[in-house]
Amino acid sequence: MAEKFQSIKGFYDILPEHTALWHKLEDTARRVMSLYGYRNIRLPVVESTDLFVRSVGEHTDIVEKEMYSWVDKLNNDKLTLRPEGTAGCVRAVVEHSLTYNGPQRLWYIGPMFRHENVQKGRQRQFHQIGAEAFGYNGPDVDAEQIIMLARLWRELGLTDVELQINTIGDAEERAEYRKALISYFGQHSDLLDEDAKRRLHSNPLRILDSKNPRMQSMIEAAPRMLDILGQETRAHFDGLCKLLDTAGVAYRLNTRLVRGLDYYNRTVFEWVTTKLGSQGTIAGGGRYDSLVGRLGGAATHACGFAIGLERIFLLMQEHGVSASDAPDIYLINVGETAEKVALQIAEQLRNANLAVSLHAGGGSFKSQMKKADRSGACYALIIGDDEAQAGEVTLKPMLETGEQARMSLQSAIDKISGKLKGS
RNA sequence: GUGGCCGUAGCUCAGUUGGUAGAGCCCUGGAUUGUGAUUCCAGUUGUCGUGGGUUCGAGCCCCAUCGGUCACCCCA
Repeated sequence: MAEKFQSIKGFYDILPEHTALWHKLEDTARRVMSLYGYRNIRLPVVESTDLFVRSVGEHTDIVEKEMYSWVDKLNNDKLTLRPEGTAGCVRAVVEHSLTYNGPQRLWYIGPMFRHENVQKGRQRQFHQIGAEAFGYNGPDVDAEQIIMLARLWRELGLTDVELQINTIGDAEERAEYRKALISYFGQHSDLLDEDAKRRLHSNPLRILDSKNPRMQSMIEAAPRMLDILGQETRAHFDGLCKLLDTAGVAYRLNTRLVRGLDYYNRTVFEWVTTKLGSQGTIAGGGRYDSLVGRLGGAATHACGFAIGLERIFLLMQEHGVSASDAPDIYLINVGETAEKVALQIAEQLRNANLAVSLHAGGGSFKSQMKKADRSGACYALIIGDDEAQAGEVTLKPMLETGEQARMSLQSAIDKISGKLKGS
């Protein structure tokens, strides 16, 4: 026997039994995006390594140890499989001057790649849907994106999710906050763990969201960004809160929410759940007003988020959301004449937009009925030699009455008889 | 990178101080010669993750290794 291969760790197959639910997730998201006027943009999976170093940040875990990066053998280009979507989206906006004629609302979907250790809700190739709005500086767009997500959860049937929001101020405020934190954590250096010590000067804000129980009470008492905020950023945040109140979207203020990518400023938010083990964040985002400028574009306000689709998928399963890709009709045919007639009828039914599984491979009537049952089809359409000669078909409902709603008997008969002469 | 748990049939798993590899589900056929999903009967399914070692004998004990999973970390 030849050696078998298996998928690379963290790169997994999505099998047919799960794709119907994936389609439901993707189709719903697509629709919600368009309900809010967001337009789809399709972006490459490979970008220049420097793009991520400059946007995500040199001292983030993503850049320091999680990127799939390599040097192209042919021309020595430094390339990277995208670990997230915002950088490429901003690159495209700048490259094509998409905001030249005014603001833009964009969304994208696709695989992202991070070389992390796998666990529940975390793979090395995973999928995100992201949305980005460019050229809006008020909190109305921040609110819009959060409200859009609330609608998405509603339409997907997810109830067990919580919104956390915070503001991390603008660059100068954050610099001041940083100093305050370094000074505070420096005074409590005896309590800091190794990670915290390492971050004390590279990224002290990250110490705030440490889960280390030994540091909790000390972190609780740390200086708060809210107390340092200037008038403008405070007004921006208050504005967001009021809009969320108006929209009836509940939120929890989490002053320790900071996010791990360097480009954020002002608003940051996460939607979290407790149903997925330790990887509870199902979507996260915020404002990044300086990134477009930092990537060579004209200064442009921006705000966006990303949704982790694997986690949404798991959560949908957790909530008992289901989806079916079963055919409308399983077409049973026994005998040579019936086989020919069935082929033609199947095509006519497909013309009427009915999904038809035409039985192939022969077999007894009984075994074909079993296959019809297992296919999950609403109806079996039966053509034996008797029917073939009489120019008739037999239609048999296959599901319990409750499920029959998927396609009522009468509408099925209408559709079929409308298409089938002499049946 | 670190740690816990787990690798036996396509799937879920049992397997007694070490003594010839099992069950359920699934699949195929039959009971029912033109009506599935219930029930009954019969049948197929294996490098016991891999490589060494101990032993008369290893699914079981020892060593190594690979894989899975959950968690730390980090994020979606």
